[in-house]
Amino acid sequence: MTSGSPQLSLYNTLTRKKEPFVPIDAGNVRMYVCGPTVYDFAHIGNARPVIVFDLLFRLLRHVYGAEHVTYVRNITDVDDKINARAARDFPDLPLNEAIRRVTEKTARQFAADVKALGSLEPTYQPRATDFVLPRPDGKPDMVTLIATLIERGHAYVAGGEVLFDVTSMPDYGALSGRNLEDNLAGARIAVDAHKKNPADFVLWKQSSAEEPGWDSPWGRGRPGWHIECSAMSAAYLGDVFDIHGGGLDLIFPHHENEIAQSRCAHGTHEMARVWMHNGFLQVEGQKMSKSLGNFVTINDLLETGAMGGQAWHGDVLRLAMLMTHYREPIDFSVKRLEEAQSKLVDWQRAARDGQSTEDIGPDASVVEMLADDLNFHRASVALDAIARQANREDGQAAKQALGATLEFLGFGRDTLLTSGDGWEEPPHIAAAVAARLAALNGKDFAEADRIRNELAEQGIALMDSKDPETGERRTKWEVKR
RNA sequence: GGCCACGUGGCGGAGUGGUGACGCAGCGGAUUGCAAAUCCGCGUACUCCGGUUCAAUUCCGGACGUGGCCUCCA
Repeated sequence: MTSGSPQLSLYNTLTRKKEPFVPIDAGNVRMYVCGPTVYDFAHIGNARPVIVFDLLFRLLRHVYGAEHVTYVRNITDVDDKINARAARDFPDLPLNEAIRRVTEKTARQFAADVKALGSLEPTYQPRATDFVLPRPDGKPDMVTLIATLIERGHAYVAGGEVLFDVTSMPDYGALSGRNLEDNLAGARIAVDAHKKNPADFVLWKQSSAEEPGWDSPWGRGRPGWHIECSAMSAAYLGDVFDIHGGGLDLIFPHHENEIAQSRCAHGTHEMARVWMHNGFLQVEGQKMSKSLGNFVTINDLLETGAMGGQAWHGDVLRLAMLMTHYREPIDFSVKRLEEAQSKLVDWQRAARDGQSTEDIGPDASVVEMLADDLNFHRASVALDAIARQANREDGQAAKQALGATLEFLGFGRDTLLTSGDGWEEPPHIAAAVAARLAALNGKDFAEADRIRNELAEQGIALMDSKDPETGERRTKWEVKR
């Protein structure tokens, strides 16, 4: 651990408590997060775990060193929804080709969306289809995992499927706080005749000739939903690792079943030490759904006026998401976006003209707040204090700290003040500003205002100030929001 | 029906057994050629009903409300 770094504490769904985080191996802290099923553009709800766990990834890298953290986020590219989408969108293509088109296009879009949201790439982003059959490199795969479960008496073949036998695991249901009796009592679980227990779930199912499939000891088929994460996490992180994350809705059945498969296959008493789940999101006070017409994709927000009549910078979406603690529900609204945008503009303004930031890490108080179960909101309070300091006359050090901290958090330093990263000031703006300064110094206010208005029409806002030392006039500009 | 979250001022949103964070918006002041930006200052709150306690927004119980899961939806 880097000297002076705070102790992390994280809320663990498994124990329903906030606990000090102690890595299994501080030289390789390992985290797995359930990634997208690539059948359609990711919606804003999908963005939440991406952003939340990216923040955690950054924090872990800061505390343990960037090279000592391994973050895996899978891509689910085998799924019946994908098959349906492929058949719909490419009816004239062979199914496999159509599926490939759908998954590649969607995965590409997801990568672009996630990047725009200021998220780092995970260390590994494995695809489920690469882990169905035994691999040349010997990494764990789904078929081998399933075979092991059968061998060990945790799974059985019935009705052409391979099913996990939940009664073979005494503490099945520990994560979600369910027991088998509760589940049995529920009348809504479909009772398939071939299941020994209604709660048994599919590890492998048969595919028809029209469906995608792989040849296995149990015939041509495809994996169940949960087994892919058991295989891919084991492949990159080992049988037991530190943190497993995802959305609240995945607790049951997905994560419960992952735990069952992994532990029973590996003979371990745990799969991951800490289980973290982000809360859900509503849009303008309502559940997001296609029928309500408030279904918003990340891409819609970034590129169209679907919400609030304007496109929003990815940094704004990121802040709007982080403004609320990750376990609390969020009402995603235009008002929230506006507030996030104005806050980000404030911070970026305050950080402007900070000198070189080499070797300056994030502000310690911000890190400390984040270390308390990712309390971003308290971190933002600390940022506000730094920004206030930066705006004072002797704020140079604070400007540097603020800029470095913004970058640490995944925000740009001036992305909202200019037109984005790597943006260069057009010469005509510099010329206009210089001409206006000349006019001002000659007390020709009419000309100065004319130039200011002209720039305003181009979407450039000016802000005048005076050098506190010399009294010399200065002018800053930024893109009007 | 079972399980699990949440309910704080106009809005966002932390936190705590006892001097009512913080931000946005609003108001007042400073500064400014005028603006903008910035700085300083100010207001309103803890869903309801019981209980524990010297003291509860904070602990316990209940009610009501909202949301989630139990249907391969983050």
